[in-house]
Amino acid sequence: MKNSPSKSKYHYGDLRNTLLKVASEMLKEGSIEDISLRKLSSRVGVSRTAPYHHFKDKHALLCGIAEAGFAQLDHMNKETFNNNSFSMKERFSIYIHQYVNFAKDNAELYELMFGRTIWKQKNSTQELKDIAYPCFQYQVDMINEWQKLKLLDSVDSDENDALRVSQVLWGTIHGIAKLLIDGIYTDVSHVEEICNKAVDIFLVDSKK
Amino acid sequence: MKNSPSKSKYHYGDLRNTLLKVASEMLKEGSIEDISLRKLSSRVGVSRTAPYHHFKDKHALLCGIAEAGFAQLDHMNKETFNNNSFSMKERFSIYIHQYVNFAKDNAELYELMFGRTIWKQKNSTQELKDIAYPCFQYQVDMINEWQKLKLLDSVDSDENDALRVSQVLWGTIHGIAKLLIDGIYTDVSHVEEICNKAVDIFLVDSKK
DNA sequence: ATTAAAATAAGACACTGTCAAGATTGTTTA
DNA sequence: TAAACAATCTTGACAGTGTCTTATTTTAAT
Repeated sequence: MKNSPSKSKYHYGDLRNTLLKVASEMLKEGSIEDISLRKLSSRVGVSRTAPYHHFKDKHALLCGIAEAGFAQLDHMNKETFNNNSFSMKERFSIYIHQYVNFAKDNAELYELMFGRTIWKQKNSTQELKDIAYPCFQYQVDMINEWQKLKLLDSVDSDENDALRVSQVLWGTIHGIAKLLIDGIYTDVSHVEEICNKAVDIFLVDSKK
Repeated sequence: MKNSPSKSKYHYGDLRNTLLKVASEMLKEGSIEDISLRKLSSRVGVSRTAPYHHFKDKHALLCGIAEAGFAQLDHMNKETFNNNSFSMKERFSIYIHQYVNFAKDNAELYELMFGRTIWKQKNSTQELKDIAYPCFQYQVDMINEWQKLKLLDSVDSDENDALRVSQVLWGTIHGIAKLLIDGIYTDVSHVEEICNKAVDIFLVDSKK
């Protein structure tokens, strides 16, 4: 029995990462609701309860998937903000377009990252928070910088006001993304134009 | 006999409306996911499969709940837009605040009305569309009027541009609402300030 | 009064997440 | 090396879920 060519199959190997990888694949194929631990386990070739040795429950596994998404989004934002090939104004525009397009191209992942499934319950994994909160904060920091450069509206010596602007801006891009993803804006073909309009509205010096 | 108040209990009476009413109550107590046809039926005092004679499936019942929400939201918007006690500028501000507060105060209902549960699948009831689409359209119409009055940004003789502005604006209030509802903005206490900032950003003549 | 239709119920099926108890393997310790 | 332990995996079981099918009861129409 020990002579099986590759080591015995009882102990899988790196099951935790395999689960995350395959679950991410399933997320790209279908919707969040289609992911069941049983289908996932069967696809990986392991029993239904095996995942419970690596994740507390299904919720924890979903948090694990979202973690990778936040890492990707955070990296993307930082690349853009620090790209000296473009002016700050251009970087702002790119940031907006990139954010919405990330959501559009990874609809189910975005839904998972920012949806109620994860955040509504208090159960959000600490590991997830440790990745997500700095990602949120970096966006606030970027906006603060753009405000200091007078690209975005701001009331000097009013930190609260700066915070409000970033909250509204985040609301805007999140809202556009959500309306697209959830199928309320049925026409996806005008995303770029919508983003351009958003950029116009928020940029200060673009006003006549 | 037809109108006898308490008839035999086999035929319930107006089960359809009772189901909708009780389901709405459950929605106020807990979250969408907590609503199961079996719990609902048991609470109404009817068998698990009885609802299937009044709704095609669970999805159709949820659409029924959302219908009432859209009627309420639409009514609210019209009241505001036609209220001569306030200037058009004030009405715009009230509209924004009211929209976000409606979402905040009826979180689960709003989630149902604008969430993927209903819209993502193609199954949206025709009855729901017949109520929701005009509600969407009325908001676009309001925004068009505000643009004509030069309260909101607009490029004359460019209908597309008008549409873009209303898309961005809807994205903004929807996004703010969603971030609040889904528990990402954990601090609900600054809703009014956030809304005020949004109003400032979109109103044309509030800019220095 | 008979018949047709509508409304309700009960049974059954295939799913789901997850807990408990055993089986197998890898690692540490004595 | 042998024994003990811990980690990992499997099987069985349970309570949920939505919904299909079939039978029962009531109302409406003829």
